[in-house]
Amino acid sequence: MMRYVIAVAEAGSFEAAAERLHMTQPPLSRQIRDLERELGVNLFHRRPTRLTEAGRVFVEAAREVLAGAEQAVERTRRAAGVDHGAARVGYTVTTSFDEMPKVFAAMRARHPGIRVEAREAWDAELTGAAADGELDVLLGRHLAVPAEWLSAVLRSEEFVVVVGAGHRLAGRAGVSLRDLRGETLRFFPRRFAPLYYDRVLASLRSTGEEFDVWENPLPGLRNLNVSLSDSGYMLLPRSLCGQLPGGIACLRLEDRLPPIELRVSWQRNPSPAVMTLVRTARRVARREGWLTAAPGTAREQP
Amino acid sequence: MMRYVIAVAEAGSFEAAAERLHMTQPPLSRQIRDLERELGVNLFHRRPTRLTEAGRVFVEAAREVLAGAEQAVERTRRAAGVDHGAARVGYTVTTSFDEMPKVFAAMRARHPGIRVEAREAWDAELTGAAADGELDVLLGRHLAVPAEWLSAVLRSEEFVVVVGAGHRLAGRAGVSLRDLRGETLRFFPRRFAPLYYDRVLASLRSTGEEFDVWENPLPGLRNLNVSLSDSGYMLLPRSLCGQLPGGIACLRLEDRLPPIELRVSWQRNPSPAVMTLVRTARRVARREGWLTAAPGTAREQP
DNA sequence: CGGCGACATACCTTTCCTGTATGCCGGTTG
DNA sequence: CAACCGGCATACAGGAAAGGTATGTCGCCG
Repeated sequence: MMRYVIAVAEAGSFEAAAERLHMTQPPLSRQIRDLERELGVNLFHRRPTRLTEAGRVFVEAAREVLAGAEQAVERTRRAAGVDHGAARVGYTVTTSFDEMPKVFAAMRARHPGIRVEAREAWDAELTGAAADGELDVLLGRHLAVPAEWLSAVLRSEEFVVVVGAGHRLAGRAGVSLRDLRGETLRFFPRRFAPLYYDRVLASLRSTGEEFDVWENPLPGLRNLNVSLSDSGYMLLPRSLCGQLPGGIACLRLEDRLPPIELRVSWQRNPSPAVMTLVRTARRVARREGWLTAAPGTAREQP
Repeated sequence: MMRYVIAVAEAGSFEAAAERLHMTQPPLSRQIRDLERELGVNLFHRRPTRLTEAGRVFVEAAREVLAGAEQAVERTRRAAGVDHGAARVGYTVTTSFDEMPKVFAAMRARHPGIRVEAREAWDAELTGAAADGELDVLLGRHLAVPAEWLSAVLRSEEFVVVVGAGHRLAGRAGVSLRDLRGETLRFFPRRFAPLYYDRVLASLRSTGEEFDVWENPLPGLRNLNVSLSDSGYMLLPRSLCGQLPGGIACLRLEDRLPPIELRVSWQRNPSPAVMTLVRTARRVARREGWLTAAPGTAREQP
């Protein structure tokens, strides 16, 4: 509630604030209107949107309240002595640009006493390390987590088609798989992430199309422009679009493939530090609006 | 949320806290459990219920946060300059023990700058004063408010049967109208509150019973023990039970009569002070748990 | 005066909260 | 020591509140 007012005040408009809050404009307008009715005070002038004098007072006070609420949580955790210890987390390479930096930042900000040992690797290595008891938390897409671990969805997103700038379809906004018939699907070698690989291919083939796969021997997003010049394409989760180098185009996929889920998994009977890392990751996911779709299927702990 | 923790801490048990919060125990337990999971910290020991060390820290911090939120509202209203002016309220005599004192107290506490001019009277007089433009707000049960006024339910409650201590049924917990067949229903003279009078009699007669009404020439709750010795009975809204003198018994009515509603009504285009009084009354109603049943029917402004 | 951008309104869907019913555990008592 | 009882936890269902989608309306600007 108070967050909403602050967001509108900072963004300067209802629309911009709604986007920042990962919601749409109408419910935001409604919430502000209800609050104004409850207070009996107009907080904003409309058209153009601008704070009233009373609105300025409210925003200032609201900032203090929210900061106080944050501090309440922090002080409580400190009193409980749970902000100590270490958590060993392993994550797939494709989360190292967007998701993991945000999770690490949140951990440093809210739980500076917890030591986070991070290990970036491809799925196969992560799976082995977890099985050997070297990791407490895993982050990845379709990882083979040890049998009785728990897990929860962090992000659910669509696939996009990635082509080089010289590709004949590079100017299009969206493509369907039929448009790509006959072209080569570039993929990293299956052994790096077998379950993910199989999952993508299976859902592609479920459309009835056939696919010619060419396994790129040198995986890595940085040198995509080498392998993707004017022919061939890749399929990637949408969130990776922002991390691609220049000379690469992201095209919306018009076919309705099932969304690809990024999950966090953790061992049973975790230490407080481990659960804090898991909770922080999920909190970041909510804050960033990564969970527009419905939650997952099995072995959830909500 | 923070209110819940504070309530449990102060009440010393989940059950007692739930009652104080006008809710039941299971959802309260659930909310606290969820918060404890979110924090990763146990706030209470169970069996017996007692604050943990971290819980004490949280309660202290939460009190500050809630106080800050209150202050935010207050400061905003002061900046808007809406806590001035006057509101003229008229209310039925039966609300002068429980409801109105709480509303007045809330107004003094939160809006000391607003001058509240109060007028206690029977319905007929209130109706006339409102029609003559002498009142801005009305509080009563089935008042004849001016045509285009708005209104909202403040309280919805059952009727109880009131008998003297010497009555043959005085020891019973509940009675039905059939048990009272042949006895005299005591009522104040109809002219004091015609709509309320008719409403009660109509819903009584809708049960199929017949009623012998004796209009007590001297209305007033204080001298009930005079008119109710060992025979005869009255029907009153349940909330009045607490205000009756000694020597009087309140019996639950087993027949399912429609609940009787206490409403607040106000003129259109009210001044800020008037709307503040209305909002405060409704806030008190929510806080006190007067609205367990569903809201009313027509001419509502939610 | 017509088009556009931005907030308001209407309506529907979904989620979360609360109530009811019931289970379970610990403490107490005969 | 066993069985009862008081009090918190769990399961399930109904309903209010929050969010999404579609569309209206108002200023502003050309």
